[in-house]
This record gives sequence, C-alpha cells and structure tokens, in this order.
Amino acid sequence: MKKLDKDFYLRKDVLLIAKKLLGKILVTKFDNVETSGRIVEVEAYAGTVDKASHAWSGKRTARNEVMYADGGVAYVYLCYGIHHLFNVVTNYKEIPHAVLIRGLEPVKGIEAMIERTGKKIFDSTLTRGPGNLSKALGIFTRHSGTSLQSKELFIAGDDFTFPKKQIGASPRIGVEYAAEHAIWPYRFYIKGNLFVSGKPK
DNA sequence: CGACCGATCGTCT
DNA sequence: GACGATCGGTCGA
Repeated sequence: MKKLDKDFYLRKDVLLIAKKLLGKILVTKFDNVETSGRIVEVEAYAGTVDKASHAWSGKRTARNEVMYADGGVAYVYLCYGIHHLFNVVTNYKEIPHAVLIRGLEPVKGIEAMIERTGKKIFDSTLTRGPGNLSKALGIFTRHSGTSLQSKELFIAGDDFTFPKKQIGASPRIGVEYAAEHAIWPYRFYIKGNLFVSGKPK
C-alpha cells in the first residue's frame, strides 16, 4: 500500500481523477487510531463552470477558499448543520475542482468506526454516504486544508483495482438546485456494492 | 416499499 | 434570517 503522491491530484481532468479514486484506500490515523476504507463511490465537482459546485462562477469565501489551492488537500465542510463532508481538492492552484467521497468499504479499524458512530453493529450504513463515512473515520471541518501527504489523513493505493465494467455513472445526488447541470453524469460508483448510497439497482 | 419530516448550525445574504 | 453536495426514523399503502 502506497500513499498517492501529489502528482495524482495535480491533473486537469477531475472526472478522470474521480474514476481513478475508485478502489483506492482512504486512511485516517488520529490519536494513533487507524481507520481506513476502500473508495466505492465518488462525485466530481468541476469548479467555476459547475452550478452544483461551491465554486460556481468563481465564488470565493472563507469556507471554500481551500478549493483554490493546489490539488492534494482536503476540503471538508458542514452540511445541514450535522454532517461533515469530505472532498479531495484537485487540479492546479486557482482551479477549484474537487471530488466528494460518498462511499467506503471498511478495511481497517471497524471497531473504532463503530465506536465513533455509536452504531450497535457492523452493517453497510457504517461508511455508506458522505456524512456517515466522515463520522466513521473521524473527519471534521477542522481537517479542511489538511494535506493528503500528511500522516493523519491520506489516500493510498495497492495492487487492487475494480474492473472497468463494474463502474457505473449517474447524475449526482442532492443537487437538484443546480438546474441543467444537475443531470451531468459526474457520480461514479461500483455496481452492486453494498457501501454505495442511494437505492440499489 | 415510498414519501415525508425533523435534527441542527455554520455560512452567506 | 434562510438554507443546505444528509440521515434515519416514522407513517401509510
């Protein structure tokens, strides 16, 4: 297992990066507790030209400023006052692209995840959905801006990859407000995987 | 099943 | 002062 280097994120094609993130392993190591999961669902957000993106039309605020950094850092924000959503910033400085991680298949530290989430048993809801997986891995808004080359929070790859034909594409979830951009097929997921959000098909 | 609804708060208008 | 890139519970068919 090898940490993805900075060049992985420093590329211009956010859709390509989103698809390549499927099968990679998101790792957190906070207070010496390691938790990790294999990525099975992602969504790409294409910056200033994407109405569903926080950076639509070049919008720039204290909250989304980190999206304008060089790729390879975390962008975490609070949604509905409850959920901390974890994104990977991609592309070069001033190009605010990001990939939202929406589903993980747990790999390591399941006990810790159960403790963090307060769940009684291990089932697919533990790391299914962006709010749930952040809670399970202990990711909060204070981690926004953290480099993914750090020891506490990073993404790694091993020799495993999902076969191409197992990857599905669909519109993104919960972005109806984005009008004509809401139908863009920028969501990628592993077909039939239990840790993919939404209804099974 | 599907539809609906309340929780909860930082962020932007 | 309004509103989410959500979740899980409840209610009715």
